[in-house]
Amino acid sequence: MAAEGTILHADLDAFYASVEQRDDPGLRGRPVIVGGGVVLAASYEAKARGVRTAMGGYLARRLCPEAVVVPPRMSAYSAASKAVFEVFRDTTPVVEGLSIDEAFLDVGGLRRLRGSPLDIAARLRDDVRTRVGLPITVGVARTKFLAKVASGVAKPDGLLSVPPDGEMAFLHPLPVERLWGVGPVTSGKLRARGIVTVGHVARIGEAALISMVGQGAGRHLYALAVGRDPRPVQVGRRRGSMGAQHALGRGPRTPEDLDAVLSELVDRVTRRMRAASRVGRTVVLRLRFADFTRATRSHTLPRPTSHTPLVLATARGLLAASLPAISQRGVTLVGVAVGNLDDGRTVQLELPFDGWSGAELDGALDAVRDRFGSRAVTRGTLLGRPDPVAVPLLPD
DNA sequence: TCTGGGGTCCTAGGACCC
DNA sequence: TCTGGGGTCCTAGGACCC
Repeated sequence: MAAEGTILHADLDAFYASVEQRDDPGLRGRPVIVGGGVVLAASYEAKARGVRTAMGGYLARRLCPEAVVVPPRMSAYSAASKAVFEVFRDTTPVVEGLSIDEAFLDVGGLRRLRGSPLDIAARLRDDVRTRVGLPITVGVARTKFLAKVASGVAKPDGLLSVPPDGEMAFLHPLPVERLWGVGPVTSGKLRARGIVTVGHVARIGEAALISMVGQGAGRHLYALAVGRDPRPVQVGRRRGSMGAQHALGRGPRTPEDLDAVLSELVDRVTRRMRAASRVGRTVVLRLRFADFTRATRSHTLPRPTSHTPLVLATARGLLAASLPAISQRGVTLVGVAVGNLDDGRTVQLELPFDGWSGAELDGALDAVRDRFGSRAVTRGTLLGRPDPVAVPLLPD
């Protein structure tokens, strides 16, 4: 008997719409669209009528006139997400969140305690249903990619395990768009050459693929198509940038209008950064023009910050440099992001600590305390990790 | 399909350093 | 004099994901 996969991909179904149906029984069984201008989420009843995420609201209402359109309630979704992630972490400590509504879980090593991965997955679905009241689909497989494809195939409200000896039979008949990283552009390139299924991608070989889509994408797609995906489920990944953006619609915008939008965006971003105690060094201005082409301008500061006036001054400089392009081409979206994000209370150390004794480690951390003036450097995160190491400085 | 808001990763050239 | 090679950081753009 082949060893069973131990990676779960758990994905809430039509997340925003399901929260609305949970909270308003009158919406259950009916087509629900969340969001007015564009569709942020559609219930499966609406999807059955052709409504899709990111579709214009006008078209969505034409496809499904009897749909109930509700405005988004982000705080409700965020609370529901927190509750679901609690269920995830009660299932296994090895949880990697991908977005507000999906995560990878590694349940290897839990067999004795909690049963087979398939049993654990079934129980997870029950737990989310009873504790949070939402439907969730779970895919089980040996790799992240296969688990994700499995959940995609099993949606909605499903459970599917791909056995290791059945991976190719499962994967190869699927359309190339199922490959993670194949969007409209790559799909077009592949289909133009008659490559329609994942099996074709595997058969054509890595070299031919690289000549079509470039080295990085070619290697990546080939590896996925033959079932190779060694990426582990990673706990505690933090985001690398935070941003906010605002679509403007058409019509002329004065520089004063744009500056007001910019201030508002910078304020939102820096508030969120401070709330999360993050600081960043790279300020990015994102623009979209009337013809929907995009441009970015960025500037990297010498030191990380979350200080509103400093980020705003930097963003204003970038905007001023873009004013000629804006007046020429018209602007339909302004965005601000801060990247190169760092933990506000973290010092990056490079410690070749292999073979260090506990006393030597403590001595090194004492030196950090002296230099940075914190009385509460922890050494917990140092143990068992390769360098470089992020040492969190707890508040004094 | 006349298009929101929040992200990630990769590529490529130039600056700069050794 | 006119030339190596490697590494890192910064900027900009592009593709993709939910």
